[in-house]
Amino acid sequence: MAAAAVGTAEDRTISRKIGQPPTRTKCPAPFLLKTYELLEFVEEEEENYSGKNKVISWNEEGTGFVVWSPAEFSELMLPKYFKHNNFSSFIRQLNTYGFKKVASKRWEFSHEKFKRGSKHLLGKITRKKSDSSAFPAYLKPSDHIMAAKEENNITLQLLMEENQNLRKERLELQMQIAHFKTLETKLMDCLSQYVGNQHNKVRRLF
Amino acid sequence: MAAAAVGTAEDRTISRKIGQPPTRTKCPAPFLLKTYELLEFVEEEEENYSGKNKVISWNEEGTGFVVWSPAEFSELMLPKYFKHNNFSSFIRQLNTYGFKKVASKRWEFSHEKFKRGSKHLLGKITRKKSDSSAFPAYLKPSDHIMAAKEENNITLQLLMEENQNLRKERLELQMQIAHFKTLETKLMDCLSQYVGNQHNKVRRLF
DNA sequence: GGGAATATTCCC
DNA sequence: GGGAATATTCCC
Repeated sequence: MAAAAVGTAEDRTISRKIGQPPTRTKCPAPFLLKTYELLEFVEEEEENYSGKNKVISWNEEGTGFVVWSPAEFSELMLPKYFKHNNFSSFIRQLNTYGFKKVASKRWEFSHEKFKRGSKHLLGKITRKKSDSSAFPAYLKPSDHIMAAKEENNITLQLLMEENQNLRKERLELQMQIAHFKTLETKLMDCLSQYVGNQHNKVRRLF
Repeated sequence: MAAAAVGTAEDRTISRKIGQPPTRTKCPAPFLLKTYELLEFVEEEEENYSGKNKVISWNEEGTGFVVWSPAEFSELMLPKYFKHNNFSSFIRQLNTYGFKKVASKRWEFSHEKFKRGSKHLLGKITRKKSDSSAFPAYLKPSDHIMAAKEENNITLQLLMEENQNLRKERLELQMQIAHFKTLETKLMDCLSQYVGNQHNKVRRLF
C-alpha cells in the first residue's frame, strides 16, 4: 500500500530546514519539489512512450504545466507523490503557493518561479500568508486589536509630546523666576540705599 | 495503493460538521472515531483468531488501550485507517486530543472520555487549544506581546502621572511668577518715590 | 479561490 | 509532550 507515498514523504527529512532567512535560496517546499519532479519524470518517460496520450506535461514554452487528464492524473500519479488522490487537494496546494490557472478550457497552471529547467527557483516560492501561520482572522492588521494598539500608540505619542512641551515650559518658567529673583535682590539692594542701609528692613515693607 | 486509507478518509464526509455548539453531542473528530473503530475491529477479530499475539487492544477494564506491538501496529494497521504508517504521528494525535500514557513499560493510553462501550462520549473529546485554532504562540497571554502591552500600559500610566505633576508644577511656577510681578511693580513704585516720580526712569536702572 | 479545521511531519 | 510548519479536507 502506501509504500510510494510514504517513501516520498520521508524524503522531506533529508534537508528541509525551518527558519532560514527567506531571502537566501532555501530548500523548496515538499509540495513544489514533488510537483516539479513529477513533471521531470513524465518528460523523461515521454521519450519512451511517445504514442500514449499525455496525462500531465509542461506547456510549450515551459512557463507552466497542463493536466491533460485530471482523472488519470488523480488516480495514477497523485498517490505516488502525495498522501491522497484528490484533484481538488492538488489544486488547493497550487493556490496556496500562488499558482494561477492560465487557461479557461484546460487545466493549465503557471507561477512566475515555476518553469521548466529552473528548479533552483523553487526555493523562492513561498506559501501565501494566512494559512494559519499568520494571524487568525480576528487579529489581522486593520482589525480592532490593531486599531486599539494604534490608538494606544497615538495616545502614547501625544502624551510624550505634551510632556516634552511641559518640561520646556517649566524650564522657561524657572528661568523667568531666576530672573525675578535677581531683579528682586537688585531692587531690594537699591531700595535699601534709600530707606536705610538694612536690606531686611526694606524686605519687611513688602 | 492508498485505497483503504482513502476509503476511510472519505467517510469523514458522511456527517462531520463544523461549528456546532461544543456543548451538544457532536460528530467526533475523525481521528477519535477511527481509533475507536480500530479497537472495535480487533476486539471482534480476536474471537476468531484467539491464538495470535495481540497487536492492540482495550485494557482489562476498558478504560484505555494498549499497543502491544508498535511495529506491527504501525506497519499493518495505521495505513488502513490513516494516511501514514508512523507510530509517532499516531502518538502526536493522541496527545493533541489529551490522551495520557498511563504505563511506563508499555504503550498504554487513556482518556477520560475514551472507554470501551462508550462510543457516544467521543463527541465530547476536544482538541487541545493552541493547535492553530487558538492564538499563535507569540500572541498568547503572558507572552511577550502581553508583556509589551502591559509595558505599554505602564508607560502610559507613568507618562500620565508625570504629565499631571508637570501641570501642577507649572501652575505653581506661574503663581510664583505672578507674585514676583506684583512684587516687582510694588518695588518699582516704591523706588520711584525715592528716585523721582517716574516709574520708567527707575525701570531703566535694572 | 481561499478561510479554516483537522492531519501529518518535523523539531525542540 | 507539545509548538509550529506543511498537507489534506471541508466548506463558503
